[in-house]
Amino acid sequence: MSNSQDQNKLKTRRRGKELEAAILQAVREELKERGYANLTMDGVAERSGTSKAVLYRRWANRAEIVLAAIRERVPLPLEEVPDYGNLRDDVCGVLRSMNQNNIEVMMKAFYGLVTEIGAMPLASLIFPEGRDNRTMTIVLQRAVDRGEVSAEAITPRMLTLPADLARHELILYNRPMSEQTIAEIVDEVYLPLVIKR
Amino acid sequence: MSNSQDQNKLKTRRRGKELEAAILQAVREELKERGYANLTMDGVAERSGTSKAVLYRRWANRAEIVLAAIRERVPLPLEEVPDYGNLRDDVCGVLRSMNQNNIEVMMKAFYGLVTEIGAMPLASLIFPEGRDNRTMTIVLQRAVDRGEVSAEAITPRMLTLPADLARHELILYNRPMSEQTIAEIVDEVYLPLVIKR
DNA sequence: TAAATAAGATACTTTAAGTTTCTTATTTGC
DNA sequence: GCAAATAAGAAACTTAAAGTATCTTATTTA
Repeated sequence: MSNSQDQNKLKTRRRGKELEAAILQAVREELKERGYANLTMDGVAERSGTSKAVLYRRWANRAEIVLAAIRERVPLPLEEVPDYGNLRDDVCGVLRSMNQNNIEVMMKAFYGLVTEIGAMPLASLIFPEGRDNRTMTIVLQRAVDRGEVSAEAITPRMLTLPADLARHELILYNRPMSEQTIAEIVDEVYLPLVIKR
Repeated sequence: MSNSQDQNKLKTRRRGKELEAAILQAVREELKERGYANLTMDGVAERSGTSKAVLYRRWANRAEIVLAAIRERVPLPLEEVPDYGNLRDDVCGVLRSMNQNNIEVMMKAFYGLVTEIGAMPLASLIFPEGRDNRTMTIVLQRAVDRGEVSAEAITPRMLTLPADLARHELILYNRPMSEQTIAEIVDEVYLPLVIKR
């Protein structure tokens, strides 16, 4: 099944970063298949073809290993932000991209992590190095250049508003947003606030 | 310490609803002191002066008993919604009331519950019987009567928007909102969308 | 007041976290 | 190329807590 298993009895003993990467990959697979509550250290050890001792040499406990497995993936690629030629479609595109990815899986893991690492607020898990407004800055700057939006309209709140509402929706309902919801956020809330009139 | 303990060796054996209420109270106290991850059935049994068998006769597992303990409190009192004479202050009041209560404790419990009751989205825990828009309906209707808002402005999204943003804030940062945040939500986002002009 | 019911105590099983110890493969430094 | 150091892997162990089962005893109800 998982190629992380096959590699193992046949090949040589893995070490260092290679081994670590295989383990964290196994954590993500277990997370996806079984969810945080049913993820076991024995399961991770077996899937990654190693032993629990190896896991505990690197991470202090279950929460830490899951945190590491998620963090490795979090540095969201800030790939080219597509330009649809108008603010409305650009923002809809940003929200649609939030539907993608493994947001459901991630959210489930986050819940478990917040429970076990009591002190840590969700924000520091979702945004390990502070909130990233770069995408929306690009999108809004384009809109200013096109004359759709006036520069003064770009406030911190306006950089995060659509994504905040989308995230709220994803967290609450734990499923991708409908096109109708996306349209509602953009047309009924966001555009009336930022579009020049 | 907890008076749920004292009542017990001295007094008669409790039964039915009285016993149940004492148990759920003990769950809430454990939740507050130890958090969901460290709440144990033995701990609850001891604190409520009963035994685990009694707990398992009523609830199937840990998640169920915590859910019951929280639900008992959730039916938020729809007490008189205070009328400050203008929409801005009314909405600020609603958001401030969300800062109150045991939202932090509740949120922590919700995280744990979502993790264990995998299928259940947060929304069905926070709003067991659907979202309650009554408070905002009252507040907005008043604003219409005052002439601050036109009736067409009252859409479903406008009933939930300020609370959605506030909840997002509470979930993400797990601490009460600052007055500045409340003002930002109301003045920069909400009022410009609904106030007649 | 006897029978039925539910509370409370206690011991048990099982699962999984986390630890310890030992063996063996791989690397590194000479 | 070889010896010493290092890290991987296997397996047995301890502990904590969930959940179960059994028994005794208080309280209710008919």
